[in-house]
Amino acid sequence: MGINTVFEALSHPVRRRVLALLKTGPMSAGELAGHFEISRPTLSVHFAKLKDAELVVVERQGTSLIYHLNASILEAALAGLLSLKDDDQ
Amino acid sequence: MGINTVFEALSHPVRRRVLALLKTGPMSAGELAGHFEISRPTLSVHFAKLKDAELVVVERQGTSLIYHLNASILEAALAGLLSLKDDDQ
DNA sequence: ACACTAATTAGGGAAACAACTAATTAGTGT
DNA sequence: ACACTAATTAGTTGTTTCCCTAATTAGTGT
Repeated sequence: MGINTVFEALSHPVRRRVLALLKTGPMSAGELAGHFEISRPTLSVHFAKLKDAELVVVERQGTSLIYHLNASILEAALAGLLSLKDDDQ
Repeated sequence: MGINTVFEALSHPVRRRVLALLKTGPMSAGELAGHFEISRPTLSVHFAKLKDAELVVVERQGTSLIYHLNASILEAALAGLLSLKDDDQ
């Protein structure tokens, strides 16, 4: 959905922390929720933004939804940031 | 002012474009404004957010304000993003 | 002091964000 | 079909963002 959506998704600390948790491996929504104080519905909306930015991918496993980090989009953001520096050009 | 402020500043496309313009070298507010369609006051508020995040540094030169990219904060953001990947740990 | 240019701050309005509780959807098991 | 668990969507509220125009501050030159 574009790099704008990705940077927008990265702008909230809770969402960055979700990504940090997922870097150790896939995790269900409930398992993720255990690491936060905020309500599950609020978290669910954060998940939706990460999914919208394709920073995460979801897979259903029985009644649970398992979230996976999508490293390639994270790399796209990294590349975007890097291009703001004087490395190339 | 913290990494949150930095990511928040990076979340708007205009502000990222300002940084991209500054990577080639320092530029005055007016010179920067020449590259955008939006009003100068609006741009000025964008500049203030970049300054608040310390992504840019300002220096007065006569009646002009010259904006410089602050690469070290950009690198901090880069490091923050990198830490969301599985590189280390 | 006055005019001129450069840029910011102030004020206001529409839209988006983030949080909550309540209601709904999806899947499993009896 | 019913109950139970997992998670999301709907609806509401208060806050923040972003844009504009108008007014103000800062510096230079006459």
